[in-house]
Amino acid sequence: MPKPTVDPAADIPLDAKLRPTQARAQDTYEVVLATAGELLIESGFEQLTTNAICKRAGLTPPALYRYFPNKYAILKELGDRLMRLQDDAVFAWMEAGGLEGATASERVAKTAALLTDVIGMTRRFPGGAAIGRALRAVPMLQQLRFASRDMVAGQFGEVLTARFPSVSPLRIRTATRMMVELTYAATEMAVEEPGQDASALAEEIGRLFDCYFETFDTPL
Amino acid sequence: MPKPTVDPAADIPLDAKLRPTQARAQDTYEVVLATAGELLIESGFEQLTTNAICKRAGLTPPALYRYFPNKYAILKELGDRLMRLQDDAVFAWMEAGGLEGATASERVAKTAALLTDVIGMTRRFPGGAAIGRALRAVPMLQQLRFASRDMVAGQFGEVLTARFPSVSPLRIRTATRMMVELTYAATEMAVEEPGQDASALAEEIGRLFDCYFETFDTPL
DNA sequence: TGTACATCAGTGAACGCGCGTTCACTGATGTAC
DNA sequence: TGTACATCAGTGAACGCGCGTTCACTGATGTAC
Repeated sequence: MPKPTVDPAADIPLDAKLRPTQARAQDTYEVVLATAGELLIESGFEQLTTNAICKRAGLTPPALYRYFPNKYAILKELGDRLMRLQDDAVFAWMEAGGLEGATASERVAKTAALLTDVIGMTRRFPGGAAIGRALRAVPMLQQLRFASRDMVAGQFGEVLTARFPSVSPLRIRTATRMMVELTYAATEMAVEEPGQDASALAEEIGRLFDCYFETFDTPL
Repeated sequence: MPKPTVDPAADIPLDAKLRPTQARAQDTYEVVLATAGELLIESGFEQLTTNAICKRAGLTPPALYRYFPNKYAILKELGDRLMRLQDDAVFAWMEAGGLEGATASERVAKTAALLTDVIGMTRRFPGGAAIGRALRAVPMLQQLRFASRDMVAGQFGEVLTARFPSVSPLRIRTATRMMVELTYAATEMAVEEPGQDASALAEEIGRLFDCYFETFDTPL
């Protein structure tokens, strides 16, 4: 019988210890994050160590520890930034009436544009692919991912509830989370294989969204 | 400018060194895997170490190293087994005419049953959730995941090509991989949140599949 | 059927390395009068 | 406007720990005659 799952690191603080006040300190803070991104690109998050970051960045470890209590705090800050970027794109899409559109192809194009946008910004974000993986793999960071997903899904849910008032809240909830996870999955698929053309994928996702939400009009 | 992504561990062997021949050795091999699964449940794959496995399993390290060249080989074997299980379920579904069905609700139910099945077997597989995460996060194991995905997608593609001969190979390819990734994502979502009822999710995925493949009939 | 030998399986004990992290300190910047 | 002091920022050097892994060995199992 397996023991109950416990998070052995539940009490590890992730937030920055000190906010940098002076300009020099701000630079240090940023160079730590930028260097971590570089190292993530080169060798993935398992190889990411505080010592390696310091060496590459030309810092000594206590400088890093002045701002970050541990290496997860660095990943968390990177993850926060990446997800805020993605979330903002989704919110903008929703505000611009993401699901509205006279014709199917218009709606599909809008959704495809959103996904292309998200894929592009994730690709450009240094270490984006590895950060995405770390957000899934590290239990401590998973909460971050879930929080972002549930927030986006919640907003999305409000839009859907307004548009399809007869659909049950459970279905709305399941559907929105699924859509967000699907968006993550598609983004990761595109980002993990950089040679891949993202637009064909984005177009298919657009079709998928569109036909799926049509089923909301005709309750089974 | 980022250096080209290199896999720093490209030459690390992952296959078992020696296949156990005697019964006692077979037991050792299995107990290593079972213990690794236990530890994955308890503390995730970052905390998984060869020493911890040995201690828990009542073995000494050289006994483990007799069969596994490193800890990734253990994860690989676990991943292989989990994915073979999942793949077989999908193949069985395809052979039973997964997409066929007289009515929409019949088709939806079939797909939902597949997903429920896959979710159930992943939940029952010791450490299944953590193995899934590791397969995403560790570059070395990602290849395994991609190989499985592309194989399933390939098979699925043959079914679709036979059924929708007018659809372009690129679209088939994009669509099948997307569907497989979506299945992974849905499975992981269900497995990560054990309190969750999987059936509502499975049903929505069923609807999603069904309405999506209907668009193949009416090329845009 | 018993013995001698070869092979398989596992042990005890330790190794070097690099990890995350910290201590005591120096230098840089900001501020009050 | 200059000086004295407080605070902020970063350094040099090292720590203990546990990781993956290996060496030299003993014990268990299988096999040939």
